[in-house]
This record gives sequence, C-alpha cells and structure tokens, in this order.
Amino acid sequence: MSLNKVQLIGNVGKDPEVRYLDNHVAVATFPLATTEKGYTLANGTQVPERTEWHNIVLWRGLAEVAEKYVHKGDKLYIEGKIRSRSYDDQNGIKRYVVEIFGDNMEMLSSRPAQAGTTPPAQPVQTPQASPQPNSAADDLPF
Amino acid sequence: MSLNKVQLIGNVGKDPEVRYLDNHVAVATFPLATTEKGYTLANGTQVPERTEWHNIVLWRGLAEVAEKYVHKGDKLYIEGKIRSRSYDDQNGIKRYVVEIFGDNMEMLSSRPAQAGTTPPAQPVQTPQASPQPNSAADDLPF
Amino acid sequence: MSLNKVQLIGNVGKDPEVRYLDNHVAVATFPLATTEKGYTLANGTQVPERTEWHNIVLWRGLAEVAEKYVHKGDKLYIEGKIRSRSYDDQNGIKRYVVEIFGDNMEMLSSRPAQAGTTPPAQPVQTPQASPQPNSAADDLPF
Amino acid sequence: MSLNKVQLIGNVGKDPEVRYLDNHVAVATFPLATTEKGYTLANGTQVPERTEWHNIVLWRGLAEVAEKYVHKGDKLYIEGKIRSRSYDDQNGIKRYVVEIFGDNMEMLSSRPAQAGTTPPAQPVQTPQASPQPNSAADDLPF
DNA sequence: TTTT
DNA sequence: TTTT
Repeated sequence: MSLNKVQLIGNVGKDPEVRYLDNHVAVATFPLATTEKGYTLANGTQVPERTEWHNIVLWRGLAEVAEKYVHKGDKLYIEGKIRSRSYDDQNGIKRYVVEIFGDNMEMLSSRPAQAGTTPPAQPVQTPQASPQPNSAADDLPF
Repeated sequence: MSLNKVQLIGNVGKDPEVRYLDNHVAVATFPLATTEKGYTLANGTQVPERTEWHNIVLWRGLAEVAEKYVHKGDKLYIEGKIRSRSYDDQNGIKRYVVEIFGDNMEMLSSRPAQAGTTPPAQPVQTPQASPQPNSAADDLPF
Repeated sequence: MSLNKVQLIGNVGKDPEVRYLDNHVAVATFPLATTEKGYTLANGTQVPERTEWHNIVLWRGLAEVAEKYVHKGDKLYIEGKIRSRSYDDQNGIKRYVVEIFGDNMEMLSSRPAQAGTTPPAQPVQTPQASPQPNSAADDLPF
Repeated sequence: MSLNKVQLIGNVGKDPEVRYLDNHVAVATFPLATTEKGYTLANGTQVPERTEWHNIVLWRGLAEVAEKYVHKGDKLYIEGKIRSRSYDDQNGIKRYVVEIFGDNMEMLSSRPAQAGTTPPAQPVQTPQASPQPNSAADDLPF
C-alpha cells in the first residue's frame, strides 16, 4: 500500500567510493547533481539556476558495476528509493542524512571501456531483496 | 539535461499546516509515511518493517486543495522533486532538511466530503495546458 | 541506455483472466482504466472526461496474486513497461496490440480478504528476468 | 484518482514531423526506440535483444523545441501519458494506434547547436509556475 | 470494461 | 506522526 520511488538524471560529482562488507557485499556511494535551469518570472524576478546534490547508495551487483564503470562527470539515470539515516557527528550532535538507495541505473554517457573490462549488460538492476542496514528515520526535525 | 522526480504513495501523518506568504501564495506542509513490509532472508534473518517519513511541501493551488481535503491518515499519491534546505537551529547549529516539493497529488482515500465543501477536480496539478485533439480509446481488441 | 517505464493508477475493468503455460508459469490479463477529468478551457470550450483503457499483463507471482486478490472495480497501482505485439485477426488482417507488462503492483482498494485466503505481502514484485513470449514491435503504422 | 504516466529514455528513429494547426498550435511526431538487452536464462535459453518503438506526440512549446533541436539518432528522455486513437485505414479497416503524449523532454545527446539557434532552456516542460524560496543544497555532510 |  |  506504499510507494517510495525516486528517478534522477544527473552528473556524478566524484568517483564512487566502494567498500565491501564482511559478507563480501559491495556498497558504493557517490554524489549526483541534478540542475534546474534558471528562469525569469512574469514580474521580472530572476530565479537562478539551482543544483541539488543527491547521496547515491548502491548495493551488490550495482555497486560493482559502479566501481568499474562510473566516474566523476558521468551522466547517469538512477532509480531507487529515499532512505533517511541518523548518525552522531564528531561533536556528538545527531545528524540526519537522506540517501537514495538505487535499484536501477543507466549509464547515459558513452565512454570508451577501460582496458580489461567489458561493458555492463543494461539495464543493470538489483535482484529482489536489498539489504537493510542499521538506519533510523524517526525524529526528523520537521 | 537533468531529472529530479519523486513519486510516493503513503499515509498522511498529520493534518497539513498551511500558511500564506505576503503575496497570498499558499504553502502547505505535512509528513507522509511510506512503509516497506518486513520479510525474512534466505538465511532466516528477519528484516523488520520500515517506515520512511517524507516532508511534503505544496504550493499555491495544491496547497489550497491540501488545506481543504487532506487529513491525517489519508492515503495520497504525491509526485514532485527533492529539495534540500539548511537552517540554523536554536543552538546555532546548521541543520539540513530534505523536502519533497509536490507538483501533482492524487487523493487515494475516498472520504465523505466535509459539509460546505465540494470535491476537488482530479488530478489536481500545477496548472498546465494540454490540448485534447479528436481521439478514441474505445473498442480495443483485448 | 534505455528506459521504458509506465506507472498507472486506475480501476480494474474485469476480473483477471489467468492461464498457466506448459511450464506452469501463470499469466494474468485484465483491463485497467485511467480517467482524466474534464475541464473548461479559457475560451469556454468544454473538454470532456476521457478514459484510457490499458491492457495489463502480469507474470508468475504477480499473476498469482492477481488471480487471488484483484477484482473488477479495484483500484490498483501498476508499474511496468510498454510492449507491442502483433497478431492476425480472424480475417487475416494484421493487428497490433499494446500491452503493459507489469512488474510491480500495489492494491489501493482495501477490501475484506476472501475466506480461505491470506493477504499478500506488499509490494509484490517480479524477481528479475521476466519471460519474453513471441511478440513483434516492428512495422508499426506510424 | 488516476495516474497515467510514461517515462522513456531512447533514441529518435526519424527527424520529427511538425505541423501547425489552424490555431497555430505546433504538433510534433516522431518514433522513439527503447531497447532491452538480450540475456541468457538459467536453462540456457537465449532471450534476444528487443526494440520497442514508441509513437511520440508533442504539443506547443515542446513541439517547437523538437522541431529545432531533436534529430534522428538523438537520445531523449520523454515523460508523458499513453493515449489510444483509432482511424480508418485506406481499406476502410479500423486501426488503433497508441501514442505517447509527452509533457516533459530532456535532450540527453549534447550536440553542437545549429547555426542561428540558441540552446533550449532545460528541462523543457509545458509551462508551470513553481516558486523557489530561499534554500540551500550545498555542503551536504556526505 | 472501471471509477468519480 | 500514518497505515496494514
């Protein structure tokens, strides 16, 4: 009875950081920028261009694809869901992050493949159940 | 060159708060919950149900519709985009909020209308012109 | 490098027809109606309400869920992709049908469960690769 | 109470055909191909690549943008709705066509602009007003 | 053939 | 803070 879906087309802000959990599950994270063009209102007000940064998190096969094929500057389509998570920062202050857990990705920049790699079958998609790490979505300051 | 789209079906956590800006523009805010059902992994691990809370922000006509027709507990479809915003909290600490700016809403609970109101034309959407030429969708051979 | 995604919220026109292929794979088909409300243009022209009928096709687990829980009149969310298919009608004339192959479904009507059934875990979603029956999408008269 | 949404990323099959109605409204039509990669099933069956052709129809401003900037071979994101239409063919046989009425388009190929034209503001969308309050999306702690 |  |  619920839907939580995000679709983004944007540019990768940094090369993905990939780590492997104890169970050898890969997790990739990287920022993705979407940009709205600026425009002028009827009354002459200039609304400037605006860039939104999204924290992308990929798991398993998608993370491995990202490790091999995704680079800073690439244009990507990402489909997934919104997840909130809290953590305590270095000053013991509780912080909230919103992340996009991607379950489908399309590479929209066509780059020459790196030596020793083969191009990914697309669409690359996570098989069914995605892992659910410790996270919290309560107490949002809203 | 960019897409920032969110689609949610969930339940309204609180009656909308509606305020009017100096230019008489209405802004409505309310929390919306999406819930993923829990499940059991192949290895027997129980993944519990998980609720995500989304900060919905509606403008103008959509805000006015929300003021009249949206109530705590209602099931809604919301389409919009992700927007981040920062503010300084009461301790001068910079905080970030992620909000969903809705530009399309569908009311999925059919409630009896309140006395003195009329049901909204649906879909309620930020105004758009879309011409409707002669066309037919009947008698499909299916 | 490609995306083909459809999202529908509408009403089921008929109880699903479910058949089982030789390999015991279930396939369910039913029509789903989406309706745009009519409205009046600035120049006074009345644009009438318009109903679009979609041919929904579900496979495997989703088809089995549809067989048990989906009924005429129900409101559904369906996510999937567009597929065209051709066939020769009884007069040997080549006909084209467009179908929506659903891979995600949400039941938006909450009906009392039928005796002897248990509610489906939701969201019900097809696990990865969906079967690709004989179909053709070429030579469209466009 | 209804949603009819399609999202496509694909390649333009032919340069758009643009015509102008009596009221000077522009209408552009062109085919767009989405392609699913082939794959091999667990039992060894080869599922071949499959291309789906979509009949895109754009109106007004979007049609004018397509006339200027969209060409055969371009990669596009198109968002819109499914519309069915019937007509009688040259043999008096009733035919049905399914079209995608686009209301949002993103050009994903970056081509050098043609002489005498300026690049389109993007996203190009059927006009909408959406207020932009003070907000910040930088310095996210990620 | 649905629904509001 | 919702809902099943």
